[in-house]
Amino acid sequence: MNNQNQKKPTKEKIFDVSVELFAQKGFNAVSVREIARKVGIRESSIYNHYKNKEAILEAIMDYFKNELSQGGLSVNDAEALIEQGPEIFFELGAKMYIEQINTPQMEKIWRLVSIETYHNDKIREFFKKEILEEPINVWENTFQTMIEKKMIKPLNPRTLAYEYYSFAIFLFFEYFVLEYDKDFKTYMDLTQEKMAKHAEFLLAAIKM
Amino acid sequence: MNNQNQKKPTKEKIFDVSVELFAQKGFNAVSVREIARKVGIRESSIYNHYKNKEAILEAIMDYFKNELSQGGLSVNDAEALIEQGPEIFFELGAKMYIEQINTPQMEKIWRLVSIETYHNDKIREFFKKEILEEPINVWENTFQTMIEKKMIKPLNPRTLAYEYYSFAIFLFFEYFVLEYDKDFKTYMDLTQEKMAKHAEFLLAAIKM
DNA sequence: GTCTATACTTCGATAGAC
DNA sequence: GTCTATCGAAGTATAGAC
Repeated sequence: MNNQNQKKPTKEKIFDVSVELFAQKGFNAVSVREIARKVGIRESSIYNHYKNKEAILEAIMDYFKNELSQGGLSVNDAEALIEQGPEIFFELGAKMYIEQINTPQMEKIWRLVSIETYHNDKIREFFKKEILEEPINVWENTFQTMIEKKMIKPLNPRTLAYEYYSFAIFLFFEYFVLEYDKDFKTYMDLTQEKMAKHAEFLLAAIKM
Repeated sequence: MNNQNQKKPTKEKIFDVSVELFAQKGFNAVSVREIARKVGIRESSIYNHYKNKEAILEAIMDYFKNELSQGGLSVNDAEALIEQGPEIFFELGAKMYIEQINTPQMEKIWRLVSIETYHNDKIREFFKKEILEEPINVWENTFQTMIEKKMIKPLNPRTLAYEYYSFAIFLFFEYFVLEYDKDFKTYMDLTQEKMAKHAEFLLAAIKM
């Protein structure tokens, strides 16, 4: 059925199965026995590859952070893009948001992050810093630049950043926590549409 | 220290201690032994009052639902209030949101709901229906009425409902999941302020 | 209603043979 | 690197004496 799977190193198999199960049931609800069973080895063999269960989660988070840091826009790129006008910039913002969830693997890890954000200190701190605060700062700068270029009204740029970005967090929460069982493709299309409408609304309110 | 506590029936003590611990650590992370220890009885005695651990959670959720249904505005009240102008109505909306978290007990249960919304099917369905969908519908009707009364621009009322209300969900998530350790009073004040700013921004964008 | 005692299960993790 | 075997800890829940 999936002969690619047979050749994978055991460590990688453990990783993949863990992502799958953690995203589905949550970290605590998955036992080392269950992971081992699905990989096709005995539970004790897990410990030849990972120090303990927590270490598997850490490996997943390291992978996640690394993948996320690949994407994103440099400050210079952003500056240049703002010149093109706010409409294009928002379109791109939505696209970037979507692109960070662009593989089945990453989708599952996003889900895992969502449902373990409270229960795990490291995930929560990561979420606060990298998913909330850092993007808010970037958007604040962006709005500041737009104001300086007299593209939009001179409102508080931090307020604008929250007005724009909190909606993305809401959509994120709505899907990954409340509606995860729905079809992913459908969600992506809907999200893109909702985010576009939101940007359109916001822009109409602040454009000069 | 708290002599009121000594007289309380054991069932009530179990309830209170469970709320406290579940909100602090999450349902799964709390053992029946731990609840019993804190109440001052043996673990087996718990089962004289509640069928099992799950039944304690169900009792807490029943209490929560009942408390929430006490608040809220009747449709008639709302109609009358809209007449006073959108500013006053938004102010009231924010106050209602805050008032549903107005006791330490309710605050803890809100927290519990937040962190268990994924892990527990019943809580998730409750959240989806009562905390998200129902209020969105109410706000959609409210905006529809405002449009009919020519108080605001004739935009899509459902879009407006999401523009307004998703921010409340975001604030909710931000506090109860990401920032729970902060002082409650401070949070309440900050939230009220943020929600007011948001309403002000939205209103400026849609007022006729 | 609470106690002691205990049954039963599942968990994460380790030791040592192959 | 995988296996068998096993440990200790912790969990929910029940039975029966008081």
